[in-house]
Amino acid sequence: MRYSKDHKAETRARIVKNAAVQLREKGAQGIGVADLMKEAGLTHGGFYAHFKSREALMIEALSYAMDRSRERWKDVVDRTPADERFEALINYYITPAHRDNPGHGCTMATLASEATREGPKARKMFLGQLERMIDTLAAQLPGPPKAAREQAIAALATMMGTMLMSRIAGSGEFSEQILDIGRDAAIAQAPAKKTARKRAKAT
Amino acid sequence: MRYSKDHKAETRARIVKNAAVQLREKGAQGIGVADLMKEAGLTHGGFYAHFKSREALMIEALSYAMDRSRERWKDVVDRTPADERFEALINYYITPAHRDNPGHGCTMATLASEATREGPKARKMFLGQLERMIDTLAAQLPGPPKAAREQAIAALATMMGTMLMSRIAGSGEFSEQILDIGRDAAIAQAPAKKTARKRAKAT
DNA sequence: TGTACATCAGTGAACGCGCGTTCACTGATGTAC
DNA sequence: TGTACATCAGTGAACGCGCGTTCACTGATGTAC
Repeated sequence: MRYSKDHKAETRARIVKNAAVQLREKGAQGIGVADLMKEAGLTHGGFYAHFKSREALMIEALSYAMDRSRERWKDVVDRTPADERFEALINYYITPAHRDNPGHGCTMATLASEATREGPKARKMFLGQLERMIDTLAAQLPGPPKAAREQAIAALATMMGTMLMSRIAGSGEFSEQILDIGRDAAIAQAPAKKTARKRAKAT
Repeated sequence: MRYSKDHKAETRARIVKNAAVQLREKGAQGIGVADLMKEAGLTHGGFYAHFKSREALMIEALSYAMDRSRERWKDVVDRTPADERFEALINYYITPAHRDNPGHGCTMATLASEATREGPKARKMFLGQLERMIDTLAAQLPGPPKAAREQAIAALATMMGTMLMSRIAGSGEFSEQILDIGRDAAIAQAPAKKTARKRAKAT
């Protein structure tokens, strides 16, 4: 080894990590190889010593981005009591900060529509990640797995649609309203609990 | 006039109409000026006799696409009894055909995330169209306008998120399941009616 | 410990290609007489 | 009615630019002795 044992691996990881932010921020086709390398403090020529093609980096970077997002979901889960986890994830997802910061936010909401136009590799990767998101969300819901999964799918659709709409709306009052409404609607996908359950018993 | 009175206007309309399909199908940046002109049976050189720039056509074509979509929503409304209109619009929106045919489908679901990265003109256009979609959907709901509007926003978010997710899922069983779940969840945004209302009275 | 050598991560010029845009030109059509 | 002319929608070559990719080279570092 010429350089420290994993010097090259570190550089590669840095490129991926930076690309994960930039690609979400500027779009899957919105930033070039040269600028992605500059973000990592390198020149463009070295790119192909690390990746087979721009597309290969794109898939790896977005995959990385979604893996990290799911890790953060698990952090939220870990610090939240079991019966509040589903709601906590939705509250973590639907925020003005998330809306304003796609570079560190949900890749699915930001790039899924573009992914449907990319090659089959990207498409499959997104599909796999979507299934994992559903599983993670469903795991926070009580009741039979099938019902939990259905509620998770409905909530996720509402969450992503809410993010999409709020981003179109920008950052004014209307956008905040969309977030508030979408949050409530997503949470309402879960079977009513606590107060609602108490009420049910009372009836 | 050299040619028939509105020959040029017809050509222009043809370019816009074809672009409206192609841009939704291939993405806002996914098709070039030369190919857009070829779709209209012309060569690329004449483009600038009709439009100031590619971006100008893009905005006009996507605006046109959304206007037409809203017209079709109104067709659905016109042929549906008042108390079934909200549900009818959702059933019209969430279908496998819509999922498989973005070129003739909802521009907001297909291109909104890209629109957030376009210039301020495109962004404002999308925002205006989003408000009109909300108004149209809200107008089909009973009850006070404010509540109707909130239900419309929640339903729209669910509808768009469902379309997004089902497109990632492709066209298999999983994708159909997403459509079915999303459809039910969107419809459930409206105040319960008929059977549900009867049950409420019975309680 | 010091020196010559080998390695290879990274550099930057260059290539080919596609795209948005420009522009001189064409030729079909309407108008003037 | 027929002919010369004017118009202008559309043509296609050309330009400039940016981008993905290639490649010969560099120079910092580790290894051999």
